[in-house]
Amino acid sequence: MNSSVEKNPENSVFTTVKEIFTVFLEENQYRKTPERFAILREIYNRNDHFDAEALYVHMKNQNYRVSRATVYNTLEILVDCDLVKKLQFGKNLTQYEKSYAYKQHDHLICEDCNKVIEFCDPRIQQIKDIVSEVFDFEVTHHSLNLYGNCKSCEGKK
Amino acid sequence: MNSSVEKNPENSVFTTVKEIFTVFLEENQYRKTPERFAILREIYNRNDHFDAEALYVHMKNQNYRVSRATVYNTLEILVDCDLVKKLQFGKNLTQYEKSYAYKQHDHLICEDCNKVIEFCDPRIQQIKDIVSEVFDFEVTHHSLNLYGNCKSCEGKK
DNA sequence: TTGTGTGCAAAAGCTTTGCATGTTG
DNA sequence: CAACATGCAAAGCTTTTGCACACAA
Repeated sequence: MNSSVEKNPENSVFTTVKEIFTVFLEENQYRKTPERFAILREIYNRNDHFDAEALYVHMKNQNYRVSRATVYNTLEILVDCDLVKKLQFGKNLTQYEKSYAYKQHDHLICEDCNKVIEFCDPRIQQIKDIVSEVFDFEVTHHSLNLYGNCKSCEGKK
Repeated sequence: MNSSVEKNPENSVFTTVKEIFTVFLEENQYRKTPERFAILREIYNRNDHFDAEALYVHMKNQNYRVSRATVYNTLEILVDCDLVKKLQFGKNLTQYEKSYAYKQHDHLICEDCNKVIEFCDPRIQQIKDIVSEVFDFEVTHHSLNLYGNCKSCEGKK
């Protein structure tokens, strides 16, 4: 048994994710470039949501040599292999979050203070099942956002 | 009883919608301009989804004198008064649909052929209720999109 | 070595803004 | 007639593309 796995669960997750990504790149005959793995690492060091520009700036600040083009390109690949989820909260800005080992959840968004709360409800799975059946559809993923006001924020924007 | 209402239900809906819009404009001290009503009429003549540019072009083709700025401005007001719903299907393009007298529904999107199917499921209301309660949130609206493949489209893009 | 991936900068696409003019209240 | 809405065009922001060079296979 590898004890480092137990002592450093965060790194363990990243190791697994890196393997998944490697296999995906190989299967699809994409090249395994250092930039792609650097971006993956950055994403898995983060929590919550980010947009492409924030990721780019954050990497620049750490003196990685990457371009926006590579960030966008890599995000798309990561979405394709389900290591990253693409989110749209009604603003004209695409946000992302890591998705491996991050439990299935949906989002509750306060339109006054922009706070985002994650929640789970098993009924969403039931909806997916019944809709798949009724419309002869294969549902691969979904996006459920609830919008409103958290009563605690006092309407501050 | 007004017989024109019975003979022309479409116009009847538009009349109601126009009244709702008028009241909303008055309450918020917006001006009642012909452009705003022309845009509302155009939207309620359409079915399904459209984006701001398509609406603008369609109005130009009918020789309405409107600008993109006015289209965007009016769409925002209409969203605020719940006569129009704003949709985001994961592409970087905001879409809209009329929402008055258009039953509550969510969307099932085929990622191969881009077909969009509307569906209803009462469990979404249960989810909203329980989430509101648990997080002390007032949920005003939601967006549920299911993505996948309709088995009939044979993967044509 | 060969062709894909990259960085950079320019371009593209959607949306917003500034300004002068027009129109509502 | 005063303030707000409009048209037009320019600017703004996010995302994509073109091109020459770098580098993984």
